[in-house]
Amino acid sequence: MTAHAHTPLLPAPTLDAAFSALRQRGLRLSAARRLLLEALYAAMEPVTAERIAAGLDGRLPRSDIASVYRNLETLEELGLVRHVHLGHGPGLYVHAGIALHEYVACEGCEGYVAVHPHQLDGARDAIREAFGYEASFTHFPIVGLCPECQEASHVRPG
Amino acid sequence: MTAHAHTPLLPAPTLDAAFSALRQRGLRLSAARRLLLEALYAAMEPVTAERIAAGLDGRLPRSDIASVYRNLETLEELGLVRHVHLGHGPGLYVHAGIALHEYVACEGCEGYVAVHPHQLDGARDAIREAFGYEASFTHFPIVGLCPECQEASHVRPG
DNA sequence: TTTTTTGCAAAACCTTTGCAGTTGG
DNA sequence: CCAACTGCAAAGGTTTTGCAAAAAA
Repeated sequence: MTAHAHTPLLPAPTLDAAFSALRQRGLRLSAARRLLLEALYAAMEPVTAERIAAGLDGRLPRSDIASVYRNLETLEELGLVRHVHLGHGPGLYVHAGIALHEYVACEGCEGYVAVHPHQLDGARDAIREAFGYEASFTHFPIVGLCPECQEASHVRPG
Repeated sequence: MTAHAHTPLLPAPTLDAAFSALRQRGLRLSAARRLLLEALYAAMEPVTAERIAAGLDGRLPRSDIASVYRNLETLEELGLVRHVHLGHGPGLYVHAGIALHEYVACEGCEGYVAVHPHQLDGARDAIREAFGYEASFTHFPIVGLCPECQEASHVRPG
């Protein structure tokens, strides 16, 4: 890990803003870092470190998984990247640009939905009122069964 | 893993019921299994496989971690045991006796609350109405900040 | 040139699997 | 006795760490 303070910056909505954020901290804009950020900013969905290291289907030169994890950690400390755990598998990484998402994941299939936080405010309110907890579904999702998997479990009841 | 069908039985509220459930399946009530079940039924809280293998603070003879995981898996297939993932650490195991719990975990401290499912029905309703997902917090909890950690983050805002 | 970053190797952590020997019914 | 269970060792999957070589500023 790089030894830096980790006050998160404001979300950097554009790649250039992300690049400046790096430089402001005295961090270097290496090729690997630039490509990683470009790929994450272009990505439609959360991706594993493994897939990034493998080159994101040819969009990046492949690099070492340890470097990828180190870069993701550094970028996460800067507030440029987040990760989410959608079940038992490896963590999934997303850029922390303009739209913060929360997640609702299905335990039956590998499906999930990424939603705008206010769509979960009803659930959040219910939890706050019942327990005083302030729930957040950005890092660990709400887990349940999607409509399709509910159907499937009706056919063959569990 | 032992090669058995895994239709879960009804929850076994007592140790003896759990023991019978084992025998009905042609599984053996080995010393390790009996002690594991006794300890889980007596335990106040979810425990790691590691702690079980280490003897649950002297209440069990210590045994091999692989056997513990195999037994927990077997017992889980029978519906006698469950496990929950309260954060990044190892899974935590509980007996599946009379009271099914759901969990609300804090990301700030290691705290959590175990609650009766109907206490989360408000949140569940909100989620069902918004997304059609049927949420369950028995295996993966609701994650957020407990009241104390909210206070702490106000003092030193993040 | 100086400090950061990279790749490689190894380890750490949690969990599963293979196998030979032991135990329960 | 025979099938199930155990311990040990090893491996699998994910993530972290140490270190010397390479690259950025």
